[in-house]
Amino acid sequence: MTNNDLVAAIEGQGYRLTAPRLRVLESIAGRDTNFTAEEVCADVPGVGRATVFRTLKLLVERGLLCKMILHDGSPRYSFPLTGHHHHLVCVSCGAITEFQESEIEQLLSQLGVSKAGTIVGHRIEVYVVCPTCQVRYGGHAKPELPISAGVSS
Amino acid sequence: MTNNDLVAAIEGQGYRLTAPRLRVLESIAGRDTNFTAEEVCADVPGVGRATVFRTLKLLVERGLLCKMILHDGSPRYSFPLTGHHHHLVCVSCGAITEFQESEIEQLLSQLGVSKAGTIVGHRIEVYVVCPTCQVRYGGHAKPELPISAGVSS
DNA sequence: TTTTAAGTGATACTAACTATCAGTAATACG
DNA sequence: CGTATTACTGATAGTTAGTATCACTTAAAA
Ligand SMILES: [Zn+2]
Ligand SMILES: [Zn+2]
Ligand SMILES: [Zn+2]
Ligand SMILES: [Zn+2]
Repeated sequence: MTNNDLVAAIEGQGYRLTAPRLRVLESIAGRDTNFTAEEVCADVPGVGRATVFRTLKLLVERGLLCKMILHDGSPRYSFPLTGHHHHLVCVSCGAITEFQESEIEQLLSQLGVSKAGTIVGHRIEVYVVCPTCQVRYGGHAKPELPISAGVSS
Repeated sequence: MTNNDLVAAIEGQGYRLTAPRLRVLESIAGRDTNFTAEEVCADVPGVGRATVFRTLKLLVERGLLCKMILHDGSPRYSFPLTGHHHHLVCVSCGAITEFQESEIEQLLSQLGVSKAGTIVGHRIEVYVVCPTCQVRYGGHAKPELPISAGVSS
């Protein structure tokens, strides 16, 4: 995601392109790995924490930034490459791959219809040990990986 | 989930059924709505916060308790009714319905095979407005429901 | 140019934990 | 049975990822 893309998405949408916001956009533009809000904060000294969080939230709401949840529950931000998608996240190094599965989307969309109500959203994260990390650990996932109920394989 | 079920799952597994643990188990046994760790803490005065969290974590790891993530990212605990499953969570009242979709599980399990690595787990939450809340809001979901990228409908 | 609305940053606060650690309780061993 | 070992506990402090408040500043609109 380039700085221009980000700027364009903010401008002319009723949002103001202020100096602090621009600092945040410049900090994150072009990042190709996931990052935390704290990392952004550290990278824009002088810009308030609240503004960093507000800006990230704005981008997530506008669909310009993804917020995903790692296996241990901690959040990470990354730029989307495609439209509606979900993430394969490496539990070891945090590397992200996007995936799109229209069949899954189909199946999910049918779930709520009868009994459960009206679907307003969903969250899917798939946790993996990426090829790089598999090599690093001699072809095995680390044995102590916590796989708990509801987040099971 | 009855107290006996919980006690049985702790006993004889190398874990000790201590008085503080029993207090926690008694507090949560029989609950039929989701709850927070703080609610449990408040219900077992004298038992340390750490012990409450440790006990909940133990139960989650042992598969006796589900930990799900609400639409806003906050965690809730609830008892599982079935085996491997996921949740339909009402964004308005928090009511939970479980679902099992072997087709989705199938599709997910095939995702990692080629490029992404080895799947070690997944997380799926579906956010709904439940029938009760739909009635309460005159047949509409509240318009201000936040539906963000990656958690989209 | 006022007026209004949006945005800012400092500060404080919250939720949901985790780490540390001295002390206690349960179990195992001889 | 006593002692050793290990599990567990609660107090305290610290962490992460934020949100709430609010006086102040900017930017846009009238
Ligand atoms: Zn990796
Ligand atoms: Zn989807
Ligand atoms: Zn509801
Ligand atoms: Zn599943």
